[in-house]
Amino acid sequence: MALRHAVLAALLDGECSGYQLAKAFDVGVANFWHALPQQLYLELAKLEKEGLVAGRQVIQETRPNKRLFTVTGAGVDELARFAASPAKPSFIRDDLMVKVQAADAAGADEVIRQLDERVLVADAKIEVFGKLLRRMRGELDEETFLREGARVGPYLTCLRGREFEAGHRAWCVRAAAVLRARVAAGVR
Amino acid sequence: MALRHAVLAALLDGECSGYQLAKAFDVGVANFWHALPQQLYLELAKLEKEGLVAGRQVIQETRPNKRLFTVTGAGVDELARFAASPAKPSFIRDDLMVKVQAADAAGADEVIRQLDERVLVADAKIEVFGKLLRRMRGELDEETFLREGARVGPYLTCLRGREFEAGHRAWCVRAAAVLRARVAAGVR
DNA sequence: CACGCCATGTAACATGTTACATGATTGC
DNA sequence: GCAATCATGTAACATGTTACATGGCGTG
Repeated sequence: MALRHAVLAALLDGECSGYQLAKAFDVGVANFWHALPQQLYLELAKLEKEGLVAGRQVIQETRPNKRLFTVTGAGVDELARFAASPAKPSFIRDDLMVKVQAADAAGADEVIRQLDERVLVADAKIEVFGKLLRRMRGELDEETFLREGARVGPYLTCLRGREFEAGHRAWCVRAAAVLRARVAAGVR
Repeated sequence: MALRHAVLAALLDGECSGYQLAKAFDVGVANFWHALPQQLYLELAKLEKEGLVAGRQVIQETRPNKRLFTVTGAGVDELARFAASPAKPSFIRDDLMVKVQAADAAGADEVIRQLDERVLVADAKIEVFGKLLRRMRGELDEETFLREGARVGPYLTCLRGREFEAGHRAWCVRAAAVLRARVAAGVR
């Protein structure tokens, strides 16, 4: 039972639909959680049945109707309970890192290509996070916003997301360079 | 089918038992994958049936017998196929980040405490990774090892693991400071 | 004498992923 | 005209987690 809390936390940002949530969770909600649309629709249905979120139908003319969800009082209580419970350790799960681990034995060329590609993905994400951060803090500079702004939670997680991508990017560049040098030197 | 590749990649480091593997995957195999012992025993059994790893029994006197596994030729081929296939995007899954995201609404005090705690965990991990790196490169300095050493894969992933922990540590410190300042100022 | 480490597994349950199902609108 | 976006769901399948089961040895 962990996705439920990620959903509740994401919904604190403001009323949104399953579809919009799915977008956020696809990017990774500032890179700290990931889920597919199907899972979210299911989880929202459960949360609604338990009274932790409330949905209201919005009829649209040019697009399909949608349902917007808000966290209820009971939902906030549940989040508070969760916040006070012991946290599970974080973990990364990264195909590309598995490939680097195996690169010596499993062929470096393809891995190098994928590392190069990953750098571009990281660049794109870093820009997205940068924009999100600017939008959240509005007119204020970062220090002021963190002192006085409303809801710093999403800002802090987004900061971490950006730093994670920057770190990952730097590592990809380095790993690719190392592997390339070894291929060139014929190290085996 | 992704754990299988993580297991194969980990086994390249040298023959080891399910129990030893479990230790590695508990720390996180240099923080890029995580799995419980039960899953590993199951996966090893499957891999053996498919001929991707070979196990040999080692009878011990003072301890329970164990089975040591090695990657077979077919296993290396499978890794090569995997390395050439498109990689899934990496993702973090972190309870603590969910809590920070919700901290504004769900009570900051407990979250601050857990951030402080997490800093200590990070310190411990950073030290472990540092020791692993030193052991892997032996006498050589890092540059030389990365140019000429055998098997740089594990070294590179371990580097990333250490940097990840360092980044996470820094973020925890910052997030805790921000939340503390707001609690002190009574921002709500 | 109790606790933790070594060592391996099975079974039941909870989660997460893939495939299927539908259908209008907007932009290229 | 074709693809992408908006929008929601169900069903089947694959993975991951928790609980159970066993048992000797070493250390405080």
